[in-house]
Amino acid sequence: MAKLKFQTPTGMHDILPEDQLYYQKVFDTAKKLFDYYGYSRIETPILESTDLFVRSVGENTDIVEKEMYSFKTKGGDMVVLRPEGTAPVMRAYFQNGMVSMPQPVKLWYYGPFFRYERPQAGRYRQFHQFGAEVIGDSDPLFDMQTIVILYNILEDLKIKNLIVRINSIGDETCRGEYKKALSKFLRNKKNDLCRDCQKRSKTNILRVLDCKEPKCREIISQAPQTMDYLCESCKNHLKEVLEYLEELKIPYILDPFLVRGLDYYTKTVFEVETQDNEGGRQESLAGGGRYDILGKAIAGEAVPACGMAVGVERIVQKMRDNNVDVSTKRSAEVFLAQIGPIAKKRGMVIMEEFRRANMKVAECFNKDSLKYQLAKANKLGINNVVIIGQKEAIQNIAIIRNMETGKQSEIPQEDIVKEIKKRIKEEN
RNA sequence: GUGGCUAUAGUGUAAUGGCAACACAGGACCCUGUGAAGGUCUUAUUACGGGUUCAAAUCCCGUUAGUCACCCCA
Repeated sequence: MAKLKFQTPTGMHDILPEDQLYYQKVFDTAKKLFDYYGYSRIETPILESTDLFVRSVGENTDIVEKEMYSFKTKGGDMVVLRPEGTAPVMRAYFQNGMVSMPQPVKLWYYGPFFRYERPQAGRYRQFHQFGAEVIGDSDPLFDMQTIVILYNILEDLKIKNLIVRINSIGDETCRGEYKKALSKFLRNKKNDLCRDCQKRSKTNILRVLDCKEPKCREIISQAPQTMDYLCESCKNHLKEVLEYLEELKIPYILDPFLVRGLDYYTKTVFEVETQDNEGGRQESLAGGGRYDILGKAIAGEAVPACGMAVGVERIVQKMRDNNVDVSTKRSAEVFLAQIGPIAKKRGMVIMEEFRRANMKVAECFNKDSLKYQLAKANKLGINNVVIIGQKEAIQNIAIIRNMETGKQSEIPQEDIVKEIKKRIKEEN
């Protein structure tokens, strides 16, 4: 390949016309389901104040520590390319006075997000997520509903072998108890933990549970479980969510070691993955949970809320693996061929007439050779071709050529749309 | 941040250290108002920089980029 001076930055990609089919399908499917469940779409800026994420996602999380595109504006403000969607939506909720709307407020979003990481399969620096947030209600019904919507969207997109991994990490009070217990448990085992976990046990102890190092895994398997430390209300909350899931026959596994990389979660946390037999690649396609303390971090006001987010690139990858049909292309019904400048002008006018009749037209106005234009029509598999040359333009007539039979007939220009419509109808 | 692998036309692929080849796509023409065919031509300093060698796409080193995995996540 010839050396190109410019290309996309690391981990970022052009979404080409053939890719758009997949992205469009994901968007449309999500929109359809969110509409059905009464969620309204919201768009927040790509840039947000750096502090919004530091305060909400958490200082000692990977996202904030090493994955944010953060910079200073000319005015001296610290801003970031948003790394996730929940905090901005919550910010918008407060900023736009949604507190005084009927609760809960159900919102969904779709857009690009940015994390500075080493790219790999299904993992990019600019990627797309769609997600939903239910703000202002603590009912476990909504924990369940976000999972159900998520599940339904993925199923509609023909993603197979879906499984929900779910856990509860407690609320402000009982999580504290648990952290203490875990800390106590790990205290005399510190030297056996990996280096990362030694650091984590100081800064963000829950994340030790998430470690994949075998020696850490072994220790963790003996560790106290969040489940045993849940307070009464958290326990009931989890129980209800699980009951709902069973009722709706959503396959799930209760994973006592599931914790998430963001600090704002409380109670329910979950991830959705597919269990594909080959390769063993098991990325989570989506994740979410309840975040009753996020409001306090953002606006000083506790508002119960929960939500979920889905990685579009990962979905698209799965759709490709599964050969999901995404062709929505509406092929042109008629080809407009012209020869000469006068005919070209007439062609433009006729194209508009077709558009008003809601018929799709293919053309090659940039080529003057009729030979080329017919070859193009042939390649596109279009049977009806309207030909207008110098002579026809002047006489106000047009030739209609049937590509299959090769038969041609002349008709007045004002009848073109009508005649083509008639022919297409006869063909079907 | 750590490690593995890769880099040849627009795309996909060939080439025991010895002439850079093929398919598709694109463009031009044979053929300036009529498509399925055929033919001719065209589209590459083998990512970049250095080294070994009579000779490098091929071996070695470096750079860059891509890719996969770890970490973490969507």
